[in-house]
Amino acid sequence: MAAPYNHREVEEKWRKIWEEKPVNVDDGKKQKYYCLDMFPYPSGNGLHVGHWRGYVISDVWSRYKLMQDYFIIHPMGWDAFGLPAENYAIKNGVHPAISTEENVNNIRKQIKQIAAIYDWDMEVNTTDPNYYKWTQWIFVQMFKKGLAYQKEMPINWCPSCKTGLANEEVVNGKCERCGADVTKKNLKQWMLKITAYADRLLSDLDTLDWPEKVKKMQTEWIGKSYGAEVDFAIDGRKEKLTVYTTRPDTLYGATFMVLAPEHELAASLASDEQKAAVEDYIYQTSLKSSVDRLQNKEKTGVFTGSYAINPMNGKQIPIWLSDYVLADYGTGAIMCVPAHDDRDFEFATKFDIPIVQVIAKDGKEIEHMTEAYTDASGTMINSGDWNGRESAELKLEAPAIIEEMGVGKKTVNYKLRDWVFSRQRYWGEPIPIVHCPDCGPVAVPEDQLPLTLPEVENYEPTGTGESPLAAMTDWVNTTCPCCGKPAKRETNTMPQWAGSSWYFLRYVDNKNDKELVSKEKADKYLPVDMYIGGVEHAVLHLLYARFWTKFLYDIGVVSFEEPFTKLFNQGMITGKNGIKMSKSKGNVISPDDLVRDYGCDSLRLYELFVGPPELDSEWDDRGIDGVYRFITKLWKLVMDHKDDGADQSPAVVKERNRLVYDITTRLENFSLNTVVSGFMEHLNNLSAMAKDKAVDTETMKVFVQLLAPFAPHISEELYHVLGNEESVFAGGWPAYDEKLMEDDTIEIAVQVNGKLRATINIAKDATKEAALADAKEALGAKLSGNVVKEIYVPGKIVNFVVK
RNA sequence: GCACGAGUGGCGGAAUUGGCAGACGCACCAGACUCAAAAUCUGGCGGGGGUGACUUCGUGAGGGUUCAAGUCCCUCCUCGUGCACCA
Repeated sequence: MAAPYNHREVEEKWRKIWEEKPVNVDDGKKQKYYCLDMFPYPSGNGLHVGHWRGYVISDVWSRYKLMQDYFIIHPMGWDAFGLPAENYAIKNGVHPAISTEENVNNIRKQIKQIAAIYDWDMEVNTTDPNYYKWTQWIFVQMFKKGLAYQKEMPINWCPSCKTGLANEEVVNGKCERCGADVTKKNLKQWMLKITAYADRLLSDLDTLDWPEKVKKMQTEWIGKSYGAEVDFAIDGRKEKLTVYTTRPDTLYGATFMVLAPEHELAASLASDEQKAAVEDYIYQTSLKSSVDRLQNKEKTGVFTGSYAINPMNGKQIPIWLSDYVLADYGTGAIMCVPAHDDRDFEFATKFDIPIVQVIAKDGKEIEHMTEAYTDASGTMINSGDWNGRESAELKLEAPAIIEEMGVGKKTVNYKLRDWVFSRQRYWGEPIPIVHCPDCGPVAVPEDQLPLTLPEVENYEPTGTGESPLAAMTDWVNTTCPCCGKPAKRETNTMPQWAGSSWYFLRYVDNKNDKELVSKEKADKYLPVDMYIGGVEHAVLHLLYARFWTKFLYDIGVVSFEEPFTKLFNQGMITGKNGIKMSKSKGNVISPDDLVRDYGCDSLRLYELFVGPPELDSEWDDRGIDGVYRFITKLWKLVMDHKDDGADQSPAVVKERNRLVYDITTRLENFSLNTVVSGFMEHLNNLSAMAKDKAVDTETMKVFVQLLAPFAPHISEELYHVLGNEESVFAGGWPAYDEKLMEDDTIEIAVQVNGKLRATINIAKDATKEAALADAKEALGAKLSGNVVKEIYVPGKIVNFVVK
């Protein structure tokens, strides 16, 4: 009897050997494959089994590609700027740099337990001045190109984090980070002009091998729409009102207009009678938080007392103010066609404004309209020259007609807003700008980067809209790099997303102090072939990283426009009842004990076995016994096996071929949970065969090779036990023969009226006559009554329909 | 409100895309080994009926298409995710 399986011994042994002699080596000839994990925030809580799963998935995929003879770029790093470290500093008085370093060391140790083939020479940390030097450098390039600019406007403000937020960071009116209700605050902010890239960010989605869900979310976030701007004259005034509409075909049905209360003409349009009401409405709206405005969908509004002229029919239409019109989309003013828009219908009904139908429904005018007819198909009515035309086609032509009439133009609009880029917090990259009273904002010269984050006594956010850095007068007061006169540093810092928008570039050249990445290395190793991480970054990180990459492409740093060719979103591992693992819920499961008790290989397999990798799974510790049994069973089979002389009978060859086929196709389909069950199934088969005679060495070798990406230690050990000298990862990926997959005879089901009554073994290409004869024989007396139909689908089924 | 997912044994989940529902595993039950337990091995394991070969019902609910439906179509329920007055 061979020694029982001792996971600690085997795993430690190979870990040492792999460290001395890495299995993933760039010989200059191999093709590269870049498999990237979304790098973690080094939290003080450490890793739980959910983080582990993502890293196991990416490592399995990397090792599979390694065995297919690619050179693998598989790096790991730290997204280490951000609020938790700063909050920890506020509470405990420990500098964020210190707590961050501790956390990084701790998590690195935990990640190393996964035994992934990470190249730790490539490690990056966004808080390292040698790293954020280049984050600042990119900002400076954007500033030079006019893509980073300052603007004073009401921005999203989190009263709990005491900082401004980007649109992407506001989820249902709440702060993405802490969940507090977001308010508006008027602040002068640094903005990045992501809208200049809206079209490219949209159209290039087509080139990506990403989950449709994520592409759709980005498409909707960018929110491109086609329509027209239309000018409405204001009765008795010089100014005109311009609106944006996607339905210029309904122009004749516009019976009123609504302006956002923030519109620049809102107050001045008020007639003497309406003045008090208008001013009150504008004031009341300004008090509302964005959550209030979102939640209360009951329409409110006030009539200004002024009228506009519908340019199509010259009719006077009243101008109203209402907070359902958004100030920062389109022109902040809309034409209202209550007959064909739900919101306008609701408003018109409430305030008793006329409703004019301009598109016929089922060829007729509706007698009593109870809801808007929003279908864009039908014949135009009540529309002057346009009567009788098809609305769908007119919708496309109308912008040109309006343009010809000189009352508007064709336009597109986006929901995407520019990126509010400054944060009134300490623990982030300082924005490398000096404000000079004479020269205005001036970039810190590139040879003076990095502009390091100074140490402060007090990290506490001020809440005034100023960063804690503002109190550091020594640091703030400087001279203008342009004219040399006294000037002040920008005291806001960059958002957490800055460092993560380009880190994948830095890995491959992380020690370069001349460039953020050399052209040579970027061309050789990038872009990322496979990117693995949670879906929570679908619009935030993934949109920002695409934007920055496109910018770096434009200024010639990289020669590709999209950073991540393929994306895989792994599901979340939750605690019992689908509750997200968190320290406060007390349901966090640490991988450390499981690794100790069952070994890395078992945990790796179990992480995959819990469920489909793309779906959320509830964690249940008990199941890991199953994969542990599988591993010890395999160990015993290989250790006890004595090859009785290379039995290569067709049955043996076929089983082996089937094994390779099953595992390879399931792996290619990313069906990693069924890969594991496939291994179990085949091991059960082999164990059953082993009772009669020894399993042949070749089959065992192939089994172990296939298992290697999933359970690397035991596979490597058994591969050597089976007499191989080199590493299992150098031995290539086993091939299968498609032709051998087809059996000459197969078992098919025999049904009567669709119910299973027998099975028969039959030649796979048997004729109908032969199949039916066999089937009848198998059924015997069970086939009684009047057979009205006989169905035979070769290779599938025989079915008799009986009356 | 709109859009997209999902719903299968006690549990996690399979099902080559319309062709033998429940692979694989957990838990559980019985047996072997043991003084005993653990570990291991063997067998069983959706519900009802039958000593039995068998039989019947069964994939959230109801209806439909088909020789055949977990899979396709219609209506509805539940859960999840995204968007949420974007004109």
